Amino acid sequence: MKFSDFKKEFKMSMEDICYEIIQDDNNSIKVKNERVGVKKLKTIIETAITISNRKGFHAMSLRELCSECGLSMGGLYGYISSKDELLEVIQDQGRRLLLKVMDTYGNEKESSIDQLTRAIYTHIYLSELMQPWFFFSYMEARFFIREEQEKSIETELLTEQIFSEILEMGRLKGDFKLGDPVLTASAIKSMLQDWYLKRWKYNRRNISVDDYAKHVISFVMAFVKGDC
Amino acid sequence: MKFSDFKKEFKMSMEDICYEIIQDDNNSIKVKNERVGVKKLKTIIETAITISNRKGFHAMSLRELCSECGLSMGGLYGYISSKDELLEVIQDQGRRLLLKVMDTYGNEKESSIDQLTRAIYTHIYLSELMQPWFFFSYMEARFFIREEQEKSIETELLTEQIFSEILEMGRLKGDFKLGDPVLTASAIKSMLQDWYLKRWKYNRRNISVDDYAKHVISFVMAFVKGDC
DNA sequence: GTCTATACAACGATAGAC
DNA sequence: GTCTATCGTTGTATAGAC
Repeated sequence: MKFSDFKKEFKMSMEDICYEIIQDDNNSIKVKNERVGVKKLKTIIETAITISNRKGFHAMSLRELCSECGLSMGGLYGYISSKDELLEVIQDQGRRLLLKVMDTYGNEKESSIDQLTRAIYTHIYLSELMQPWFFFSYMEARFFIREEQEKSIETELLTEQIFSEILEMGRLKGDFKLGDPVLTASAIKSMLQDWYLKRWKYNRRNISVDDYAKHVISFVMAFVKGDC
Repeated sequence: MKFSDFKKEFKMSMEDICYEIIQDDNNSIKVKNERVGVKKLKTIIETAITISNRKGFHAMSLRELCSECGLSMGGLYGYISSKDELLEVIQDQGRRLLLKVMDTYGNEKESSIDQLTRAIYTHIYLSELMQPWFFFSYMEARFFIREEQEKSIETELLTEQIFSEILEMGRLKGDFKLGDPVLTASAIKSMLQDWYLKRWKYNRRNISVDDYAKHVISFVMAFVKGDC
């Protein structure tokens, strides 16, 4: 699996998701004209993530967001009913995209090693394409209201579970030798997260997404193939 | 090395550091009476870290900090001259403590494997004892002013360098088989960081600091001993 | 050294014109 | 659907009494 191939298959555009969100009646978006609404909502979400990742969601004022979006305060409130709802919309949009892609990738007929390799590649490639959202979601999670926080924890544990299931299955089939699948899945996850959390470090060192993926895989494989 | 032993040797109390800070003329602390000042400053720092870790440094109002410290706004400003300086004091205090302990632990006469093992234990044990500060420092770093941010990056890279030097030395001596020492050090660091960043997860699963340390070590050893 | 009272800026949110 | 103008609240910071 190459990143360039993955990128091509990653066709789910943000526009589609924004269209879904505008149609959805669970939020309080007043603007229903799709031609203008979808484009603006996309801008609002992307700009909000960019500013938040620089100075934090709480420190980002809505005035600043408006001026960077070319919108007035009143105009913004046609899309959201409060700053808290903006956060919900950001999370909702990212989660929808994430789950769609995760549904696509998965193949239970593969060998344990191939399954593990594919899962690692998929996660790293996905977090590369959605890096700003992954970063936002990780760093802002502790400020979420209870409901959003629980959704966030759920998503975190779901990802980890994918790995622990592959590891557990591999151990039962005798392909892997490892002690604790849950601790191992957790260790893998921490390495995957480093890729989207410490972007400055890897950029500075000119490490590509494929360099990183290969290293994580060789690291993990050494452990699951050995007998420790 | 056991955690209980480490804890006993970790005698450097926060009081000593607070005493140093109050004496230091680089900050603008007005209160110079040590009997009352040291105790209050310690409370301010600890409370500020606690609140910040819950809701973020920026979202913590000084009013809230004051009321939890049993201090008035005017009283607080005897210890700091601005909210930004409070952040500097928190960082300064943690870094002083960190560097003191890191100086103590280190033994160049050990074998490569023992050195690596000791470095991992030291880092995990240290982050266990200073968990609130480590968490604060990691999560708030992007909001720091330029100067503090550079200090923070420096400390991050210093820790990583300790590992990459041990790995490089081990490779030269033929003890370790690994490709890229820097990428490997980075992977190790991400696992170490998970311990103080995802405390809720490990608490929930009843994983002790020693369980975690042992698992990281077995993970790392499998990689450096193999030939990938 | 610590308090109360207050100044002043910036925030989120809304009303009403267009 | 978007604008300008404005409201009330909350934030950091300071002045002056004790």
